Amino acid sequence: MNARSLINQLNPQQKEALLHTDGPLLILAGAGSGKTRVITYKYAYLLKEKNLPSSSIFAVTFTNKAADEMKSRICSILGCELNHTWIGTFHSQCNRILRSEIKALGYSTDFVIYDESDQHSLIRHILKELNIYEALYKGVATRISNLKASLISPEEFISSGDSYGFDEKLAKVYMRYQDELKRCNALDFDDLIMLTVRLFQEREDLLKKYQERFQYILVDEFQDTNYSQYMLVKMLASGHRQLSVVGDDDQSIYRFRGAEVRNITRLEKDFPDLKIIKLEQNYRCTQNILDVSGAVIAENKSRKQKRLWTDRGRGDKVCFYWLPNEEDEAKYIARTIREIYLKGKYTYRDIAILYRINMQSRAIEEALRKERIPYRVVGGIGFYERAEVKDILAYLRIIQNPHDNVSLRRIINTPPRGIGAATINKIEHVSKKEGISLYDAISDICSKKSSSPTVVERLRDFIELIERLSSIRTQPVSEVIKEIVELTGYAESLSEERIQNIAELMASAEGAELGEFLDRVSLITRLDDSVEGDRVSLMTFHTAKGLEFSVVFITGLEEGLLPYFKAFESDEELEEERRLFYVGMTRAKDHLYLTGAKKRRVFSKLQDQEPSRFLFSIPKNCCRWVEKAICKHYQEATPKEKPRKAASPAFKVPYKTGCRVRHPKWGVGVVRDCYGEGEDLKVAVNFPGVGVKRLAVKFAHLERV
DNA sequence: CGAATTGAGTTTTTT
DNA sequence: ACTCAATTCG
Repeated sequence: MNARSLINQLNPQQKEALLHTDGPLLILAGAGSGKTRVITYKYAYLLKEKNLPSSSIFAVTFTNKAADEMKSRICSILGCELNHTWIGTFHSQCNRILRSEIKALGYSTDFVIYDESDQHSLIRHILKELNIYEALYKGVATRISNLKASLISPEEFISSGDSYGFDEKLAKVYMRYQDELKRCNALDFDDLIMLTVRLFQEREDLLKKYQERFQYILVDEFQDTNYSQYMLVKMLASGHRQLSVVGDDDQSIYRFRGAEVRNITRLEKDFPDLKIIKLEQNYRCTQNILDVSGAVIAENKSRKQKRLWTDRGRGDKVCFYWLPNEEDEAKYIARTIREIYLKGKYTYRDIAILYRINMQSRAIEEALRKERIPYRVVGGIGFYERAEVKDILAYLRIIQNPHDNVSLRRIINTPPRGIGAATINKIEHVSKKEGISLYDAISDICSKKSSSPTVVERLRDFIELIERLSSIRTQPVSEVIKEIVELTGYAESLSEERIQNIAELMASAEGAELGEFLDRVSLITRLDDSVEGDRVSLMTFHTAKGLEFSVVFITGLEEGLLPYFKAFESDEELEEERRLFYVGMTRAKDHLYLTGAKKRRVFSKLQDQEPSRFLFSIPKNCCRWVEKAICKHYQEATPKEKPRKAASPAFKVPYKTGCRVRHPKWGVGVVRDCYGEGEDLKVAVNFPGVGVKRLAVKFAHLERV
């Protein structure tokens, strides 16, 4: 595709955003305004028209998935392969820089990346050691994470003066934590950014090098950057001053992990010649959906004014359904999806169900299963969070870097090899006394035989195991995993399912080399990018960001759930909850359903719920409020009663799901569904090679086979 | 040292 | 209600 035709596909504002390539640019892109299109086209334009090599464009996306999509979109626009790109998340880009430069900060280049649970176990360990109530580890972890996101080092935190009370303790923990990470040659997620910034602060020559290398900087989802990420962008962009950031303050939903919408104002201050372009034409939603979501978000005080509009037409009214309890809510959704599906305009993959917290998916999943509606839960329990997978990864990391104490603690006695608490204490003690890693402490105990013969022998066995595995580290990872499982007998006490997970891990490692594999795994969140299959998508609002669906269900519109009760105290957090709702609603292209339940199980108690306050900002004429005492025909349809068969033999279901029929045109197919009565009796039939057809029995001339 | 039982805490959102 | 961890018993 040439540049002309690229430009012609854009509206005037988008065009302007694409063509503005000299100097800093902020694109305020409302929901559904085609920002992804602008950013990918711009990338292509920079390559084609401005003749920038792809290695000189630094493009940041919010997720790895978004990065992959961006790459493949650009490829298909340009009709060519892209190599040597710098397209990725902040974390992966920083990782890449640090892998070649981190020596300057005194770390070694084969550092491991600690994920949240590694971080947690390390902090717990430190708390235990410092005699601080261990259950606080989560709060401590967030505090430390926020400090790092604000580029505050332990030293600075201590000297900041207000570190009395608990903060004094926190400072100690932070200090120890950072120290311990370095000892383990490990970086946590926040370090990846913080240390890159520090690298550039301390080494002007390196900053220069990268400033020169990156002639253009593109940042997507700018509203969700934290301070350290902002600093990184600012530093890199200060050279050529060619920078485009895309964002929407109304869609900022990651405040809890340090994102600051303020970065938008910071940008205006730091780049006085900043050009601002608003994208206000929405290509996604119907007018009704836009009106409803617009009315809700308008309640937020701190936001930039904008007028989203669409030429898509009014569309259907948005409805809010208030149901007696969560089961009914789920059942109602499942039933409605079935109806939508049978009408034939949409298929399952066009439909999404969104919720505030993952836990809500349970009831919904159950209802969908009962209705035999295929679904997939996006996000949820991460593959890489499963114990068996983490264990194997811990082995791999020890092979790569034996000083990784966190991983070592994890596997030293997994599977059980007779190294118990007493022995581990001893190892910890030696490690501390000698100032060496746990692994070296074990070696020390072995060589000095400073423990009972049985213990020494067990420890020696362990060292030998790791060394043996280490000797094959250059082989493909899948081979190494196989060897781990065999040498340790790991799979012996495992369920079939867990063994399956390990097999899956091996499969995902296919062809990779150890270091590269560990890198990839630590920065990835979910493996289930299997969009294949015609299935309804279930996910949280957060996960839904950036996606769109023809039909969207927003569930749990109740006080305490949306807004979440933790946000009640602060106006800022309430505004974030409102944005969350806004993001959810604006995922919908054609149909938006809002639901809530009057009674809901919270923990193990049944709670009375109030409808969400957000509903009251919606103008009456935009949204129908429906209170359902659970529709009668829903009850009839529960499998228990089967009223159809018993009550009216005349209307017995003539075409059962699964039976085969012949159609004059499409041949033999399998009945997937049967609905309606009498004259209106309809069937959905799957004809091989043709697909699912919905037919009125009256006209279709079906023949049983 | 390991298995089993009890007990506590847990449920925001994610790179 | 359910999971994970600490404690206790064998």
